Amino acid sequence: MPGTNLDFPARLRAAGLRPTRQRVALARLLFEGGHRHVTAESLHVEVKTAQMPVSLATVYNALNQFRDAGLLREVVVAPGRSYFDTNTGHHHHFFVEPDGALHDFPSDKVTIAGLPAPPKGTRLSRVDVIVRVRR
Amino acid sequence: MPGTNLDFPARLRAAGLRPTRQRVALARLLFEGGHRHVTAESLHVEVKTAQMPVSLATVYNALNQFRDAGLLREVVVAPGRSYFDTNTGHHHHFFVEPDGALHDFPSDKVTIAGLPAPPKGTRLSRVDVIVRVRR
DNA sequence: TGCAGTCTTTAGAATTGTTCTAAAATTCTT
DNA sequence: AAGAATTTTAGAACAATTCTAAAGACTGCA
Ligand SMILES: [Mn+2]
Ligand SMILES: [Mn+2]
Ligand SMILES: [Zn+2]
Ligand SMILES: [Zn+2]
Repeated sequence: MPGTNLDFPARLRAAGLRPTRQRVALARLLFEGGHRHVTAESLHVEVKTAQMPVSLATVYNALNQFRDAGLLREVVVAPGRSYFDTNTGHHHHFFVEPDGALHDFPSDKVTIAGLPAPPKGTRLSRVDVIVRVRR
Repeated sequence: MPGTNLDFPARLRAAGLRPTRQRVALARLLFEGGHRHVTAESLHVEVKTAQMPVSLATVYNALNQFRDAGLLREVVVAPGRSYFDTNTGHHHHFFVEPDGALHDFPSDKVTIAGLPAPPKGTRLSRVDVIVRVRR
């Protein structure tokens, strides 16, 4: 992660969030390695395993706040479960159907041509491409 | 709907489903007009309004069975709610963010080039393009 | 047409993922 | 360190969906 700020308290402050013990622990898990796709439940298990117990409500709060602050993006691929993505740049996803695994792929090689104009009175917000694959 | 079979009992039988009173009523609502996007809840309200009460559990059962039989396809656009689509042909969607409205657009004018190969050991299943727009 | 066998429907309970509540704990400012 | 504001937390509440098991409906075959 070249150019990534590893001073998590500072990054949280910059995002308008108090660098609490819990938020710093979660930010470390989320942002100090490569890009990740997590669910609230998977991150909660992880933070417990790392001997840093954080309540499930706090995990949900933090994920929603991080998303609202632009630190994460939410990816909707399966009904009834939200994935949060530490990669906030332009990219798309492979979704492996039975397991629920998500893989990034860069959007810069992908060209989408011929998209119709947005319905009247609306502005484009984002184009999501989900390539569903099965084993 | 040219070429569409309006004999719902026959269509259900062809799909391997007994043409019960409830399934026929739901199929009529779903398939006798143009293409539609429904949720279990919205279809349940509709069938109640049409004076043919069907339990919510049956609406869920029927939507899942119709999907498994290829009569419907499930579209995942928002966390925590499933949309079912009577258009099972190749097409993509506009999703209007605050209201949750879905609009089809044909995929034949849209070209997606440069998609990477599926991850090792997987086969392509479907490519979903969701164009998110806001007012 | 009558039955038996199988499948379906249903109400309500259960489950799952997520949000809310309000009291206790922490963080920030001075 | 004190006071004010924010955050955390356990548990309750909620929303969408699935499950349970008993009652009802459909079908094939007499
Ligand atoms: Mn959310
Ligand atoms: Mn389902
Ligand atoms: Zn991603
Ligand atoms: Zn559609």
